[in-house]
Amino acid sequence: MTASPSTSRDMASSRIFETLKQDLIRGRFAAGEKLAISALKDHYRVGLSPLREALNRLAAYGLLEQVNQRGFRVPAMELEELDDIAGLRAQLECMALTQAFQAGDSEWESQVLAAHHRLRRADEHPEQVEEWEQAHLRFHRALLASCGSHWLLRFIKQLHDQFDRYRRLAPPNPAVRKALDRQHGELVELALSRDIRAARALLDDHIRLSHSVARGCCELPASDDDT
Amino acid sequence: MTASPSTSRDMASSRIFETLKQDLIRGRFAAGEKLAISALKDHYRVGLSPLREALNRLAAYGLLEQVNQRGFRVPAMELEELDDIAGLRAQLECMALTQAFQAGDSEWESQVLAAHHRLRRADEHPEQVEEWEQAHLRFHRALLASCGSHWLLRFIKQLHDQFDRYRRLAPPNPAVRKALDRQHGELVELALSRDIRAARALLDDHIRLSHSVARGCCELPASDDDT
DNA sequence: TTGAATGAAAAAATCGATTTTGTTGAGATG
DNA sequence: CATCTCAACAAAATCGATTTTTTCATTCAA
Repeated sequence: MTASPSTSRDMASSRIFETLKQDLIRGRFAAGEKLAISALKDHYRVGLSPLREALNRLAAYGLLEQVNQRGFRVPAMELEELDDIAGLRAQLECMALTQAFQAGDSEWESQVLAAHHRLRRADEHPEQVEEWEQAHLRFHRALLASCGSHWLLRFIKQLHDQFDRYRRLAPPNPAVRKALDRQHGELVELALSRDIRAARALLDDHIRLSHSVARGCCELPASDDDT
Repeated sequence: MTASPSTSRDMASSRIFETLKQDLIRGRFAAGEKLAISALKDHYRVGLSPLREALNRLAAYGLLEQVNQRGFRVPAMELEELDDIAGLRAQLECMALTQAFQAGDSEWESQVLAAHHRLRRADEHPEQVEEWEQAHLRFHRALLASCGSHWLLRFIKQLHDQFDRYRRLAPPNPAVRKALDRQHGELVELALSRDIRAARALLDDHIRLSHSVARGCCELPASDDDT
């Protein structure tokens, strides 16, 4: 929606990269599953070369694993790794939040407010899950955008994508969702008043809550089946 | 050397990935330079497909930039980005160091000592730069290895590679090198005595010193020439 | 009965050729 | 004289086919 309307159409390998990335995060493939390249080729209607380039990029990003001469597989999901991701995410995001509060100008405030507004709007249409997911990602990004560290934002994005892989396994929970949404609003207020200490505590809670929900769905982990 | 002798030879795309990665970190390409794919193909004696897969992985890793329909280019080097990389590196490594000290067992201590020994040995052969570079990377990795966070180590590695791109521009400076080497030894001692506070301060100094050296060579940045 | 050897079948990796897209410069146009 | 158009060219991206490697069912020997 904010994206420019017809900037320049991407090449096939970029399109298939984005599509596959979303499908991996949405959990359309089983954890540990081996990806049959020719099946992907048929399913997504792309050639081998763009597909393989996308798979290579996804492997470098950490959403796939590449085994020497035996193709690509979806990484296993382990409770231990979820804890790692969530813990690190909390630390890095709190770090970025502090810097964002210190460096944020009025333009940043505007973007945070705008992103929050879009998030609330997206909340009104529960059937459009992907719209909300995108708005949610963008809200968190807007909140930290002014931190001034390109690399920190990059890692946070990467961790968020990894985290979502786990979070998306959990069934929708209206009560939790409501609590998380209230926190979003409170984060906006704390951003405007530049209350770093309170905001850090709240963001940490926010991630901790998401973490515990995702954790509940990971308790009975799938076996290490292949194929 | 520690690597297994004949585990299983990698496929061409993995080999060209590692080779290109090293060449990028060593600064064999000019910052901002556009990579001519067919020239690379001839130079490294590989086919198009393995080469393109390697380029895609490097782009996802952040050592290359991919522009829509016009190939790959080496990222520009900017003082601002070096500051970002070094600052974040200091924060993340101090974070990992703390956790490593808390979780490290005697096996970790042994590995740190071993890595430090190899580093000192490599120091005796100033002509073999790459040996020392590898030993140096492994020492820092060993120091943080027991932190328990797979993702934190991953990001630190990535930042270290980025940092080295800048550091390698600087001409050798024996005095600085000596100071940095003394710090390595002190870090080992502090690791054995689990003095977290002193070690954090020292590691921060260590990175800050490297940073300022690299910074000196970045002052007069190259223009944005192409081709 | 077990376990190593074998050889088709399947899958991954790679290659060479084709298609698509971007770039450049000469000539036309205002 | 500046700008625009449009071939011809160069480079990137993609495709289809080939080569290499793994997998797995089967056979043969201990």
